[in-house]
Amino acid sequence: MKNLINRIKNSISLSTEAEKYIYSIAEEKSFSKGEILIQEGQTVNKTFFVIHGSLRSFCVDKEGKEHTLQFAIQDWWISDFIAMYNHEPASLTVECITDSTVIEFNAQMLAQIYLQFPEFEPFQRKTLERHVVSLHKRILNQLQLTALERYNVFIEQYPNIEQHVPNYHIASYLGITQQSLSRVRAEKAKK
Amino acid sequence: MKNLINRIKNSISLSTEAEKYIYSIAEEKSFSKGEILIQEGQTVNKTFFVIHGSLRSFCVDKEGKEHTLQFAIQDWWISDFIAMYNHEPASLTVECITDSTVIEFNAQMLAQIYLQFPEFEPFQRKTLERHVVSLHKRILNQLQLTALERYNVFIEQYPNIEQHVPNYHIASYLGITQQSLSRVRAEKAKK
DNA sequence: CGCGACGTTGATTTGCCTCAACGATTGTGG
DNA sequence: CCACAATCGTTGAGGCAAATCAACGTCGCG
Repeated sequence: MKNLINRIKNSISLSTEAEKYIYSIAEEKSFSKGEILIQEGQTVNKTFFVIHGSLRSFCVDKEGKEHTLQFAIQDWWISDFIAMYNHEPASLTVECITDSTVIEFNAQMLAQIYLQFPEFEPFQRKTLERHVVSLHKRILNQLQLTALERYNVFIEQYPNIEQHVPNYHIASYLGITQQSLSRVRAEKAKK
Repeated sequence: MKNLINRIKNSISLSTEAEKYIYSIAEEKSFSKGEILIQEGQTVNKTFFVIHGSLRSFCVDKEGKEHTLQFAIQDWWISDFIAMYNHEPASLTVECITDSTVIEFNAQMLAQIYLQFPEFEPFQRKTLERHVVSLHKRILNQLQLTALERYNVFIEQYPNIEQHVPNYHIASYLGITQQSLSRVRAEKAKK
C-alpha cells in the first residue's frame, strides 16, 4: 500500500483526510496463479493496483483464441477499462499470471474521490495521459514493426517479465502465434 | 467555437470567467487540404479541436511508409499527444486531408486552465477516459480481426469519411497496403 | 510414474506484400 | 479547349512472413 501512497505523493500533496479515504476504499488482497479477478460478462466495479506479481487482461475471440490487451506488474493499474469507463459488462478477463498482491479499489468509491478530494484530479489526469501515450506507442509499433522488432521492444519495456509469464501470452500480446514467437526467438538467439 | 462550448457545458457547468478564458487561449483557424499543422521533429505546443473538415496524424517509418494513427473529424481533438504529454519533439505529423476549420489551443495555456479553473478537470478526465477506451478497442480489433473485418468496423465508426479521405490513408490506418484494401473492398462489393 | 503444461520444430497453406502495369479522374498550362 | 501530367484506385503475378496442422521433447507435479 505504501507504494501507491508514495506514488501519489510524488505527484500531488495529499491531505491526511484524503489518505484516510484511500485506505477506506482500498483493500490489499493476494491472488494465486490462475485466479480470475474480473470475469468476462460481469459488471466491472473494481480496479487493481499491483503491489507485486503479474497479471494480464485479455479477450477471447469467436474462434476461442485469447488476445492479451495488457500485462500489469508492480505499480501498474489493471482492470477492464472499456467496461469500467463505459459502465457496461466486461468484454475482458483479468487473470493472475503469477501469485500476486494487489490493492483492490471499488470503482464507484474511487469515482467519488474526485468529488470529495479534487486534489486527486491532476494525479488521475496524468495517469490517464501516460496511459494514452503508451497506447499510442503500442498502436504505432503494431503498424510499423515486424514481429521480431515488436518482440524486442516488448522485452525492453517489460524486462524480466519473460521469465515469469508463458511465451504464448507474450505472443498473444504481440499479435502472433506461439509458434511464430518461438521461431522469432530462435532466429534472434542465433545472431 | 460554439460546438466546443456546448460540448463542455454538456459535461460541466461553465462560469462566465472560464468561458472567457477559453476564448482567450483559443483561436479559430482554417487550413486547406494538404497543409501541415504539426511537423515531425518540432516542439508541440498546440492541440486542435475540429469544427469541420478532416485531418489525420501519422508517422513515417524507416522505409518511408506512412502509418496513420488517428483521423479527426467534427468534434474530435487531434495533436501529437505522445509529444505533448511527454514534452518531447513530435514523432508524428498532423495533416489536413480536406479543407478544415479548427480551434487551435496553445498547449501550455491549456495546461494552465486546470489551475485557474479546476472545474475543467472532470471534463478533461472524461475526455481522456473515452480516448483510452477507443484506443483499447482499436488494439483489440487489430489483434483479433481480419483486414476485411477491420475495414467494416472502420466504416461503421467513421461513416461518410471514406468519401472524403483517400483509400490509401484508410489502408495505412488499418495496417494494410492500398492494394490489399482495394481487393478487400472488391471482395466485399461482390457479396 | 504418468499426466498435463509448455516450448519447439517440420510441412503445408494462406493472407498480405511487393512490384508492375494500366484505367479513370482531375487539374493545369499552352 | 485540349494535351499532358499527376493523383488515385484497380488488377495481375509472384514471393514471403506468419498461420495452421501436427508431432515431439522436456519439465514439473500430483
